[in-house]
Amino acid sequence: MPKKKQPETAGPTSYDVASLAGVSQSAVSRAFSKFGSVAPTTRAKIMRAAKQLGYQPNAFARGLITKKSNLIAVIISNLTNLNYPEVLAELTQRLSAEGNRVLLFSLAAESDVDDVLEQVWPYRVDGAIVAARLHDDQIQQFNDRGIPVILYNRVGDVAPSASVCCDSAAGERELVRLLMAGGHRTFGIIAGPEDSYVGEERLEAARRALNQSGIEPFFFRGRFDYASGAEGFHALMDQAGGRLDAVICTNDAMAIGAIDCAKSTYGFRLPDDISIVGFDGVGPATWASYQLTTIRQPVRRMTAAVVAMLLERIANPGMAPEQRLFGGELLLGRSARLG
Amino acid sequence: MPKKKQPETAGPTSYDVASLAGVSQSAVSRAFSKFGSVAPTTRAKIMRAAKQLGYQPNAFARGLITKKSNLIAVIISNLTNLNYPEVLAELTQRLSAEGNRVLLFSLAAESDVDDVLEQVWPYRVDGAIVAARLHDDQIQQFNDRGIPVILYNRVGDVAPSASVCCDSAAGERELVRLLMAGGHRTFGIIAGPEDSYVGEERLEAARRALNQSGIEPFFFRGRFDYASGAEGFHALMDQAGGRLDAVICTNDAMAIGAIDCAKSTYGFRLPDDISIVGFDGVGPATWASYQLTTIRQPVRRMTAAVVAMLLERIANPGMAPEQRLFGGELLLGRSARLG
DNA sequence: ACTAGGGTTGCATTCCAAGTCAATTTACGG
DNA sequence: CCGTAAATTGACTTGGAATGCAACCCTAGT
Repeated sequence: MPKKKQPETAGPTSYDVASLAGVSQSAVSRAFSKFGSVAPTTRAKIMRAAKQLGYQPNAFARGLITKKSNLIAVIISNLTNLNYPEVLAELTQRLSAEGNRVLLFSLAAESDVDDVLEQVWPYRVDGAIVAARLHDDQIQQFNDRGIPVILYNRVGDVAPSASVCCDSAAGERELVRLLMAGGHRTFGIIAGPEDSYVGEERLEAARRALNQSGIEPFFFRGRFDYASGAEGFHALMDQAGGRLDAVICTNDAMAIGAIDCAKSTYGFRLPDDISIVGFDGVGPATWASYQLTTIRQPVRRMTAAVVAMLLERIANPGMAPEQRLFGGELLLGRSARLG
Repeated sequence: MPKKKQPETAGPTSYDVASLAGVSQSAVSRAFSKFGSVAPTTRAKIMRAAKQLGYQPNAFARGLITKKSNLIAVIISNLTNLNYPEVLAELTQRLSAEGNRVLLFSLAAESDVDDVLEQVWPYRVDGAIVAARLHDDQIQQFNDRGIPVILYNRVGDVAPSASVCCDSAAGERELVRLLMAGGHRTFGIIAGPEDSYVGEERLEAARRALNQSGIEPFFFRGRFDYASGAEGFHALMDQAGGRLDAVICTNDAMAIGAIDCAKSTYGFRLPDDISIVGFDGVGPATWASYQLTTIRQPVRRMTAAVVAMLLERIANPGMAPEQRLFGGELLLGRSARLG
């Protein structure tokens, strides 16, 4: 296939529109920018010509000179987390409504963050939303470049960064309190992978709440997925010699796996034989087969907050980092006997 | 807040690197482009200077002159479809591995497509992957601009376009055949919304297969979600006066809703009292509470094909549209009694 | 009629990296 | 040590839109 030198795909430029409309290129530029001063009649002429040619301003040329890309990097670790699709859909739509576009990065492994950042820089994004583990030096790279970042459901390791989180600790404390009130005394915890921020936070909160009541729970480390929930339930039952009152799972996917295991393998009925609780409030939690008792993250409010905070920080670069913590809503299912 | 005129956020440019390394800007450019001819020692000097300054080539300036953005638009109608998160994760990672970035667009309503397209054009994307309903004139707009598009799980209304699909018809035919062999004679179908391409395709295929055996199924139109699956099951039971052998749902989410309804409301046991099948092979299909019999879309192979086709078409703009149809894999659960 | 003032408009320049082309250096055979 | 081909290098131009500035228009006040 011979390589053409012709500007084959060269779309119409502002000059093309200008000459068709009989004005200068500057006029076209002003007609397409929000605050340009153009006479209404001129603008109309320009718009007509633009439509005729199918002209749309080139975002690259524009970004080059204005130093604004209208791009927001969204970095998410594992999209298969049942909670993220909803988050992502909300984010894209909200950002879109504000005139921003989403540049999506999804990590296969947490360790890929550095590679991803290298991919982010060339696009001069106006801001970033990160739902993946960032080290302080990685956050610092954003700061150095003057790119506002909002962490979603995590906070910086050391230095404070802007973030929006669901209050894991409060949620777990409430669950423990209610389970205790329901008379449970022997507990198991199925935790997420160690490299998950929320996972560890929930684990710590649950464990501490139990310890304060003098309870040392049995423990299993899962992977935040269905299969490891089931594995975990088996493992905890083994550890407890079959005497287990309640299982706290640090997310819903594992809780659902645990419920299925409890029902199908052990023939348990919930909440009579055992109580199982989760965290997140994902769609399947309310399905009739599970009716999970869990803490629902206020996804809509959280995403709205992320977008608002980010745009605010983009507008005012100097702002001090703000951290917003949203309380979760108790979802009363039938998977647990509470007090 | 006083507006600064200073180039506050101005990152280092190739000129900065050039002067620090004691070479010309061209040299820096060549050092960063794949086929530039630079002496190894010069390249090393440049890279050292670049690292010191934290320099990354500006994708906008590069795109402006090369007319390649390395951006791929991914347009998805509703991310909350249980099937799409996996698709999206696969797509981003595969595209990323090939040096492309994903510009994500998610539609709140199908009718928003035109708005979204307006948002796409300025970024001069190299290609697009569309899992949303596109009209022929919308596809034509991509063609006019010389932007390759691949449709995911749908084909063009009239004009042929490149596409990657899972074979709905074959899948539904197989399900019907197996259900018939299992002795079922009274059927219900729970379909998706009318504006879903795959939904209608599956519906037609299932209906035709049944008609060919002289069966006229009861029918309910759902919305592809859990709730409408349950509603549908109720409705079909009403229509059939309680005598229903099998229910075909055009996706898994509705099948799961139907199963829960059958179990909890009617006290049915599957597959003894009734058979329910779905389509997609999403994660929850294999959960112990459902063990859905369904057709699993080969998501990995399909996404790999999409990416390969798209990159191929970007490299060779003239290619005739190709359509690839992937057979689904029968997932034998326990929600249906088959022959 | 004359001028001040505001609103429009065009010219020329700017943003940054890549490609062109000619100049320069290097490598190597004779 | 020279000639020539090959490799390397830099000055300059390009791409498309935004913007400072100066020139211009028109209106309204006197």
